[in-house]
Amino acid sequence: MNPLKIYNSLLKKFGKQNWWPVSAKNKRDRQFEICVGAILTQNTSWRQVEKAIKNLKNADALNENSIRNLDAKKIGLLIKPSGFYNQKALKLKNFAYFLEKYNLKKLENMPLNEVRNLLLNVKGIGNETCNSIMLYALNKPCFVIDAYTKRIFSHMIKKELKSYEEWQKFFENNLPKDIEIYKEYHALIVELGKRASKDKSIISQLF
DNA sequence: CGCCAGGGCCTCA
DNA sequence: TGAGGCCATGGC
Repeated sequence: MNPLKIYNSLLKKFGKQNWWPVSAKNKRDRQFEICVGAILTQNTSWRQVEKAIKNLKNADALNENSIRNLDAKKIGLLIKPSGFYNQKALKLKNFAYFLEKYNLKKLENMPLNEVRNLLLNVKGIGNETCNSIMLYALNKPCFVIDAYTKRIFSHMIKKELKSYEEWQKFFENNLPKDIEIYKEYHALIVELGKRASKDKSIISQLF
């Protein structure tokens, strides 16, 4: 089982995915939008997240200050399409308050493990959301593991990987330490997972 | 109609 | 530490 080989065949089959999709223009706004998207997409399809983000934008609320100042009820209403909206409204506020202390520029310049510990201490940010923010918003070499990854790879990896970190390290130890590959690979796995739910044979075609 | 999405928290062993 | 319940909308 060679992860890089699989990456190349996925890339060839599906083409570049160019994650993370964002609409904001300047860098900090784009980073913030990625973080918001990472929280909103928890166990939710991206289509629904796009609606929620559009609502936030139309309400001029897709920024740290608005998230901090609006009450959770109001935010919940805006992000309703993304599901779990009461919880996610609180998560967004937790994160926005966290950024008051450690802003995106500061986080970007901190060592990877330090940022990871800080993010994981924010209530509402777990392993996957944390890694997505690290990789796609802060540009740090941190491989994202999601449910698709475990589902697709669990039966063809020899040793049994249990914890999130074991999964993450398996990929990081068997791939070149290349941020672009990390970004593209996770996106390709998600694409594979989506297609596999419609057509099971697509996985066996690849390996 | 039931299943499931680009998870995470809390509780209880 | 790990399994199970809970959060909730919308596509198919």
